Amino acid sequence: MRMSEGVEWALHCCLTLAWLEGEAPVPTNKLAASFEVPAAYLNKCLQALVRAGILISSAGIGGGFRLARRPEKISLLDVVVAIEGPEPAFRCMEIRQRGAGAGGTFRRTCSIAAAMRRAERAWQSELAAQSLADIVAATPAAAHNRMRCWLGRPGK
Amino acid sequence: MRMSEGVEWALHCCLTLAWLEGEAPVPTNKLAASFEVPAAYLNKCLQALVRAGILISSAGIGGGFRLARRPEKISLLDVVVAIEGPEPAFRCMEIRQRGAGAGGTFRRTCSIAAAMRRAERAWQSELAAQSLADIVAATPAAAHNRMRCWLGRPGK
DNA sequence: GACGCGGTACTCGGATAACCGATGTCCGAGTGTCGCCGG
DNA sequence: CCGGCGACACTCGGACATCGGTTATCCGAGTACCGCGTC
Repeated sequence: MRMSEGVEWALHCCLTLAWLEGEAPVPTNKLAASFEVPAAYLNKCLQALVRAGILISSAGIGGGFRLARRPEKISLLDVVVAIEGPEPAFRCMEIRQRGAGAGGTFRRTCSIAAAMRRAERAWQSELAAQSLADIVAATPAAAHNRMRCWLGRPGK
Repeated sequence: MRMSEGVEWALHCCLTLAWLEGEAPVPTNKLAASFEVPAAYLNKCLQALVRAGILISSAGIGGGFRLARRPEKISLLDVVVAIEGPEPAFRCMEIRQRGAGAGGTFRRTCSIAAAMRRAERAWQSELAAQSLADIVAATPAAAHNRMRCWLGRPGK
């Protein structure tokens, strides 16, 4: 099991945009250069965030991406689901009903699937409890300022 | 993010072996046929469980796999880790230290990575809390008997 | 009749292909800005 | 001097290659059982 690398990129981009809250949008090129990741593929990830309603994009000169709502209202789970999709990691194929179990009556859901689902819910709850604002608060101000300077934005 | 299909197979195989606890081992062919999955690939998964110390294999006629310890001592997490590997789903690449953050001093661990790690720990805790014996207890006896009959084992 | 031995059938185990999704790249559509031209 | 217009540069957005990993398969090594020959 491996989470897409785009999740890390998306989270860091959202963190950067949270620092610049309310200012002019940031284009893909700037974000990609600041993390040294391929711009075209990062753009693909940011598109997914737009479709999920987390970011707002604007075209043309001076365009780019900005947060669609305040950082307090964006949870880590929102970002992860936007990139990875809503489907659970464990997908019960109901192999218990094949072969030996064929024709049997299974009124209850598979106990194994239920346990896995329960674990995933715990994982989601933990991610949903953390908002982007919490991450901002936990990050030293020096990192904020360095990124602002690097993007050519004047300090507050 | 998608969990390997082998996890479901491995869990169901362990569940079957838990029903037959203390009896003769079951070969890959029987297990594969009972779930209608490719035998050769299932064997690969069972090998991983052997390496993890969950199953014990025996070669030759009448050989096969059996549990290495009592079902109470086997957690779902043990099985999942045996198949998926011990590495976490989210792997922090420290992209914050590249580009804009290059040369900076980051004494603390990345807040994003910490949050993701925390969520994964919650997931693992939930899986570790469920043992194979719990799954056995939650499964109707009819399924036990149907599988025993299908494998050609006399009822208890 | 009992023991030892060789052959056979069956099983695990690891090395080897095929397929699929994530990763990476490219080009077109759309938009805001700037400069130029006419009034 | 001021307003309108055209061209341009920049940005997003989706369509098209490439690569790694999971999925699937095969064949060799090892082992227990069975039958035969010998003592």
